[in-house]
Amino acid sequence: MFRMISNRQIADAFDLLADLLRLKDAEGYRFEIIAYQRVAEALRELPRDVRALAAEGRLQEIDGVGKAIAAKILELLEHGTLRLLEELKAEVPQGLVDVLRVNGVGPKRAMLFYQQLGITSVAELEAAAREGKLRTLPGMGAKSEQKILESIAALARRTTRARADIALQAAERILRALQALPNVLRAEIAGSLRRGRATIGDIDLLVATHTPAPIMDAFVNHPDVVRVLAQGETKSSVELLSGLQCDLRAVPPERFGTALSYFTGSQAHNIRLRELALQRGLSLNEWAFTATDGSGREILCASEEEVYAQLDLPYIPPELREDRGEIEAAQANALPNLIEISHIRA
DNA sequence: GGGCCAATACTG
DNA sequence: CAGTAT
DNA sequence: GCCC
Repeated sequence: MFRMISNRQIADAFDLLADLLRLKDAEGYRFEIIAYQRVAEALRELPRDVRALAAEGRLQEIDGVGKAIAAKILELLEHGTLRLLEELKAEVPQGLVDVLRVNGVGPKRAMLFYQQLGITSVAELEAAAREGKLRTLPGMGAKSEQKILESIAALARRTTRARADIALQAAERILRALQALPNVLRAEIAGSLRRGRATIGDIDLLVATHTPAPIMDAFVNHPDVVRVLAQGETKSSVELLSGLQCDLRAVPPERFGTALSYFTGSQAHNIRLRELALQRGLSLNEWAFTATDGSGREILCASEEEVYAQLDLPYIPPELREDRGEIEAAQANALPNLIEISHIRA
């Protein structure tokens, strides 16, 4: 019947497709790229074998799968390859996909490096950077070149995502230091760590304060920090001893709810919330709800409960915020009860 | 057919 | 302003 | 690309 090919492998194929299109023409294929990435994500989360679903002719029941993508999945199941993918590989060197993983390198620069210097791999990129060749290119300078070298080094240090328990320890050390600072009204972990994911890519922290500058300063000078990736008034980014990246955002307390919601994600969950907001004539971002009627009227939320209430939803716990049906469940008032430690009897 | 989520920081 | 990242 |  179908080939032995896992959901994961099919997802990887769609991710590769998205990356190659990004290199070819990111803007022109903007929505196709998003569509392929969405499906890759959906396939990885899918609890069933895609082959079974395909055999039943129900591929289009998968979120984000329409006629064209269903056909591509079938093609993969039958032949193990995609014509479109093979054609793209012939146009764009596959090694450039790895180059895209380097911080500071997007599709424009990856293609620039390829066309001007013949770079088709991270190793070649590193060599060129060491020889000072990158800074000679338009839009590049010594600082960008240095950043690329450091990104490659960081990439080598940490190839896999961190286990949540490890990341949590690292996060709490920073969090305690922040909470001890004057004028820090609240400090919380956000991101995938707060959502309780098993592995996390980076640590997201959020503080409520009226005076962000000294807090950002203390953050980047924390003893666990080995490198400052960026420092600004409202957000900073560092690399910790563990090799983990840690981002800190500061917001005024009256906006803490929208900010915490925003930075807790997931991205897919956020997009759903913003769509709900738009349906109510409101635009939602990390700072506030803003009326779309041009009045500029803002609705501030100090707590997440207020954010969900504004959207006529019950509070959705972070662990459920993956756009895996929790919005619909909340609207039907049918959210599952999460098991908490306090509910478990010895 | 036409829309598809939003805003900010940094570098050159 | 363009490109990248978050 | 998908979806309304």
